[in-house]
Amino acid sequence: MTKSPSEKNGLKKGPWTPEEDHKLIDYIQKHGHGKWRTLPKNAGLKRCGKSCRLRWANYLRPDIKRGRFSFEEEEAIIQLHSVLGNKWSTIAANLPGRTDNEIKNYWNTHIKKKLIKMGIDPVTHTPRLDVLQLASFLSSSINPDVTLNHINNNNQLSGSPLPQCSQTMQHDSIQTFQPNQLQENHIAYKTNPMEAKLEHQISPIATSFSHQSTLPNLWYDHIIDLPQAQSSSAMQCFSSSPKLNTFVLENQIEGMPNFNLSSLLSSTPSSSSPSTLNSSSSTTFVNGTTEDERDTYGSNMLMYNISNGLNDSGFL
DNA sequence: AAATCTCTCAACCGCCGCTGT
DNA sequence: GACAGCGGCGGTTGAGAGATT
Repeated sequence: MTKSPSEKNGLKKGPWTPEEDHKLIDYIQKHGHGKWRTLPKNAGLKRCGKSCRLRWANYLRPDIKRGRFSFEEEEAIIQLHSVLGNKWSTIAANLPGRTDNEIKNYWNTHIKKKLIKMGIDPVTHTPRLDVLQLASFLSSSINPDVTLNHINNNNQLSGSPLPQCSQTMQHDSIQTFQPNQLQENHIAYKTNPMEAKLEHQISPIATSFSHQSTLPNLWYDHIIDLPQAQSSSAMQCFSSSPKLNTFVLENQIEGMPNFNLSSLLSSTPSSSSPSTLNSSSSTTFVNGTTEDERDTYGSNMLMYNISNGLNDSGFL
C-alpha cells in the first residue's frame, strides 16, 4: 500500500486539523513543551517534532496576538529591520505576542512592497539605485548639465563628481538632527554631509527627501527647516497603480521646482495601493489620514512629479 | 457564473549552532 | 576533537481565499 505524499514515514504533513491541535494543546498543558522529538509520540500525534514545535510556536501558543499589525508595530519592525536585518526571531522578541514567522510574512507581503514603492531598498533601507538612476535620467533630460551620482550601500555618493550646483544650499541651513528631533516643518534628506551641495533640481529624488519623524528608517542625515508656510503647503503624495506598476511622485512645496513624474518604475505591482494612476490624476494623501493609516508612509515623503512632456511611459 | 489571476500565510525544508557523549 | 541529536532560524512553497476579468 502506498502512502500519500502528505503521510510519508507514517508522519502526516500539511495543515493541522482541529483534532491534532487539541491533542497538542492538551499534551502541552499537562506536560509542558520541550522534548519535541518525543512529544508527538507521547501526545498521540503522527507528526514530526519539528512540525509540533512550529505549530505550537506560531499558532497555538496562548500568548500569541492575532490580527492586523498596528502602525506602531509596523514602525517597530521597520526600525528593527534596519538595524538587525532578517533576524526575525530577534525582531519578534521585541514585539510581544508576534511570532518570527508572522513578522517575516508581514515583511515580505506588506512592508517590503511598501518600501519598494517608496523608492527605498528594503534590504539596505536606503534610496534605491534604480530610482536614483531614473531621477538622473530625468534630471539630465530636463537639464543636460546636471548629472546624478549614485548612492552606494553605505549611503555615500560615489561615481562621477557631484553635480555642479546652480543653487547651492546655504550651509547654515543644514543641521544634523536626531530622528526624534524632527518636527513638522522639517524636511529630512540623506546625502554625504561632507559634500552637501544640494542642487534642488535633482536633490528631491537624488537625496530622497522625507518628511517628519515617522520615517521607516534612519537614512536622513540632515534637516531643512522650512518656513512654516512652506511646510504646511507641502502636500506629500504617493500613489501607485497596480495596473501600470507605477507610482507618482508629487511635490507642491513653494519655491521648489514643480515636476510631474508619471508612470515610472516600480519593481512590484501592488494590490494594496488605494489609487489608480493616470496621466491627469492621482490620489493625494495628506498628513497620513487617507485610507488605511498603515499605507501612508509615502505621505511622509516629499515626492516629485515631473510633468509636461512626459508620456505615460515616463519618457519625453 | 466561470475562469483566471493575485495575495496571504501556515507549514515545510535545509542549514546552523549548541550541547552532551 | 569528532560525532550525533536536537532545537531554532530564515528562506521558500503551495493551498486556499479573495479579487478581477
